[in-house]
Amino acid sequence: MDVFWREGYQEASLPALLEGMGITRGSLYKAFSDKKTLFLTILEHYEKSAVEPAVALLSDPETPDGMQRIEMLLDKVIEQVKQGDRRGCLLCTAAAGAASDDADIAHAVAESLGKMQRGFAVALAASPVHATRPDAERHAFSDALITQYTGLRILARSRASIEILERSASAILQLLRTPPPIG
Amino acid sequence: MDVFWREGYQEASLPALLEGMGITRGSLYKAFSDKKTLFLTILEHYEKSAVEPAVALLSDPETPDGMQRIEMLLDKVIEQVKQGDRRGCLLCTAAAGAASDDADIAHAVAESLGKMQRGFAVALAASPVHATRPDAERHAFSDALITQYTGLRILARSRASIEILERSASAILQLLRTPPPIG
DNA sequence: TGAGTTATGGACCCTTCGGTACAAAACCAT
DNA sequence: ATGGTTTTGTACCGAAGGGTCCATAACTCA
Repeated sequence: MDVFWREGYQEASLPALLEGMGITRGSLYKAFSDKKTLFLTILEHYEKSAVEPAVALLSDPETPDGMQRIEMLLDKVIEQVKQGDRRGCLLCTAAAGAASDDADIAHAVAESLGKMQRGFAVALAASPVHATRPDAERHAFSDALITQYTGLRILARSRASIEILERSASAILQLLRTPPPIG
Repeated sequence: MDVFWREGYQEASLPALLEGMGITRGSLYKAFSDKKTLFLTILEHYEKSAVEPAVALLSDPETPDGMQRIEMLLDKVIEQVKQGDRRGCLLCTAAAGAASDDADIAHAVAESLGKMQRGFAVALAASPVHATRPDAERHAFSDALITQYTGLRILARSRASIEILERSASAILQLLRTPPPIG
C-alpha cells in the first residue's frame, strides 16, 4: 500500500511493489491477477485502514461537537505533513492521476471519497451551528469539505508550505463556525 | 499543451505529444532539449493562456465586487466540466502527480498556483465583506480558496458528479459571503 | 517418508519508454 | 543554379514497463 501511496498507481513500478511487498513476481501474479487488481485490493485495504478510522472520527459521539471532530481530522492531516509525510491521500492522488481513466478504479475511488463526504455530513449534523440548518445546506457544506480535503491532500503532496495548509484548514473551520445569518 | 493537460506529465508519451504537435522526434529534440524542458515551457504557456486570464478576472475592476469575481471564476470551472471538459487544471494535476518529485517542475507549479492564490487575495480585498477585515484573515481565506480550487479541479478530473462540484463551489461562496461576527 | 499439491523465484517475452544519430529534404544567400 | 546551413523524418538504442512460464522449493497429508 505504501508504494502506491507514495508513488501513485501508474508510477508505482512492479519492481518497486515487489520490493515493498518482499515477494517476487511469481507470488504476486499467483495472488492477484494483475497490477490493477492488486491496486483495487489495496484500495479496499486503504479504505479499512485509513478511510474508516477517519469516518469513525467524524462520527465519534465522544466528541459532541461535530465541528471539533472535523478540526481533529484536519489537524491529523496537517500533523502528518509536519512530520514529513508528504504522501497525501491515496484516493486523492488516484483521483488526480490516470488511475481515474479506468472505470473500475474511478468507481472505487469515488465510493471511498463518498464515505468521507458522508462522514463530514454526519459531523456537521452534530454541530450546534449546523444541526438546525436545512439538509441541503449541510449536504453542500459536506461537498465543500470533501473538496477542501482533496485540495489539502494534493497540496500536501506538492511542496506547498505547511503554513498554507495550516491557514487553509483553519480558515475553512473558521468559516464553518461562523453562524449563518438568520433566515 | 493539451496532451499534457489531458494526460499529465508522466503519462503523456512522446508519440502522443508528437502527434499533438504535428511534428516528429527530430524537430522536438531540436527545439527542446528533453521532455522535462518541453513541459516547463508548456507550463509557461499555460500560465500565460490560463493562469493570467484567471488572475485578470479576479482582479478586474469592472466587476466591483470581488466575491462576484470569484464566483465568475468558479462558474467558469464548472461550466467547463458541464461541457465535458474533464481535464481539470494542468497545474493541479502536476501538483498531484510524480511531476512534483522534480524540483524544477514543483517550483514552477508552486509559482503559478501562488499567482492564483494572490489573485484570490486581490478579489477578497475588493469585497465589501472582507475589505475591512485583517490582512491575515484575507490571506488565510485566499489559502483556503486555492485549496478549494485545487480540490475542485482534481475532483473534476476524477468522475465526481457535476452536482458535487456545483454544490461545493456555491457552498464556499456562501460561506465567504456570510459576514463574520463583529470583533 | 514420500507422493501430490501449492507457492516461489527469476529467467524470459514483447511492448513502450525517452533519447540519439544521421541521412535526406528544405531552406537560404549569393 | 549552387554551396552551405538548418530543419525534418525515421531508424535505432538501451532501459524499463507489465506480464508469462516453468523448474524448483516448500508445504501437506497419508
